[in-house]
Amino acid sequence: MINRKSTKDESKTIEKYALSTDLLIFSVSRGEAKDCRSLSDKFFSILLVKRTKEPFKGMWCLPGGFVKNDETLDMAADRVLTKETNLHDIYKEQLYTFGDLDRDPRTRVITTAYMALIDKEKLTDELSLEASWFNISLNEKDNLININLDNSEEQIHISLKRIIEDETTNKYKYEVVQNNNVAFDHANILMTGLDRIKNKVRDTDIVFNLMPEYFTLGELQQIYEVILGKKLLDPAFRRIIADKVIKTDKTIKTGGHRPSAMFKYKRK
Amino acid sequence: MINRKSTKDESKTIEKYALSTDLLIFSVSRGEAKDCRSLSDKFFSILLVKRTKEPFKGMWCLPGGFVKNDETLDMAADRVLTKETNLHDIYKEQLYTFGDLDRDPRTRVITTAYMALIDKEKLTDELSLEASWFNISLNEKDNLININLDNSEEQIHISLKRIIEDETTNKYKYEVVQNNNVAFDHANILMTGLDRIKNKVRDTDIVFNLMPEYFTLGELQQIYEVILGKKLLDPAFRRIIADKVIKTDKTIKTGGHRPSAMFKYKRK
DNA sequence: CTAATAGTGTCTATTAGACAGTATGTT
DNA sequence: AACATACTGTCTAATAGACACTATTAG
Repeated sequence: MINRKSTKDESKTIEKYALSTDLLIFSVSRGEAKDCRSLSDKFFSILLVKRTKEPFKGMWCLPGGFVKNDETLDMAADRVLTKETNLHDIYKEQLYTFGDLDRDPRTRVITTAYMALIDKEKLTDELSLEASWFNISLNEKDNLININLDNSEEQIHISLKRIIEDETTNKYKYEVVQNNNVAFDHANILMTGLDRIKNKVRDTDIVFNLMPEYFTLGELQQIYEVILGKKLLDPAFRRIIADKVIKTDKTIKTGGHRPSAMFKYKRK
Repeated sequence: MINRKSTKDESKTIEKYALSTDLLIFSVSRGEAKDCRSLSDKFFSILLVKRTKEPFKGMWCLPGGFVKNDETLDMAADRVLTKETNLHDIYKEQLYTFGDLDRDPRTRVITTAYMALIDKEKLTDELSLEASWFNISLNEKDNLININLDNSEEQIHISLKRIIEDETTNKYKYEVVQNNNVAFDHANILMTGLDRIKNKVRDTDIVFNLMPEYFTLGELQQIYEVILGKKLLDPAFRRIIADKVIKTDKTIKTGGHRPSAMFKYKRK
């Protein structure tokens, strides 16, 4: 017999901790078109905030905030999301809770990270002064992940090693190899989110949260490609999404080529 | 311009909260064989603990405990897991963090739930007095979920309504319709875990954490069937798991039929 | 004409589902 | 022989990958 005590030992005084929520706010940025005939490049992008105080002053971090005592975690995440974007009814999901001992050098802070996806065209208000969109480019080779973040003024480079935690499932953790400009453990949180969305893109309709109401299949395919990090074949792509979209009457002429039909997301 | 303030307002005093971890410890129980020729029925089962104190005194809950100030969340989960099972190196994964305002009637407690899978045959020590394995039977029709938990002395019945939170992904929440014997929001946590494992069974090797070192394909198939809640066709099942297992020399005679080969999990 | 993207047809390879059948033990 | 499970062969249906082709616009 191993232990006869009650599972939760409620006799001792209970330690209390600061709780925060940090948000991975993802979107898609349109780059420059090479010439008038080309489609613009697309980038998967994330909203980061420049820290104005120590610790990590001047470095970039995820938008976040402490959980208030009249708020659920979801409500706290929504508050931060609305504060940063001034948008409501945005897709978000809880990502993971990070509770390492020294993730904040001041005091112990446990953070529940959320991931949100927005259509950047819905943004009407300017960003706050310290916030900025960074284009993400990601490549991985032999479990070494390189992330480049670019907001056209600054370039951040992060290297992470993917460490397999369990062989039966695809459970990883990440070891930061190089990171000079992302505060706290937020590089780790970012990578957790990038893996999550990559998996969800394959077997859910999550990408449509990044799309405007009307879009072309070419644009949609670009988003899939930029998140999955590989080219897709047109016929295969169109087969797969055929029953997820509705063709509309609208067409769009984007350059020196056949105009394309605009589609809408077909909700179930 | 929406808000120029720093994202984390660090000037105010920060609220602090009690943090706990609750564990879904899953395993497989062997039921009675109908006759000497049949294989024993298998049940997917979970370890619950009877509460000895108010609130919810006498009701069943998940094993859990408060996070200590020198522990990460993972460490706290491991501590609870070892306390309940006396086992080490058990598969576990973080499930979700529940932070509703009134989930504990005493004071606000945020809990990070973990899910662990064990091979019950590895258990050598007796359970603690208040702990007991409950066989799970689950059925769902028209988004109404019925869960029956049975430890051969008590039967617990839970009904939950599955509420679709988002159409693009398969994101649900659950509304408890009926629950007379599971404490706190643990019925909700249980259902979150059941959905998680069902999804993981399809596209990972997670089930092997429930298996002993040597097993027959019939037994393995039973586990898949009991978790997925449906019968599988033999040839299709064997095709899918063919490259996940290694055939060994061992065979086993379990009754009035052809003896079956024993297999091992083939790690990648 | 060319360049660029839009969009389709079709062949093939792979995978999933279904069912029938054989194998080998106990009672 | 009857039964229960172990295990295999094979047909078919559905899906994924690959490539070739046509369509339509601007310049």
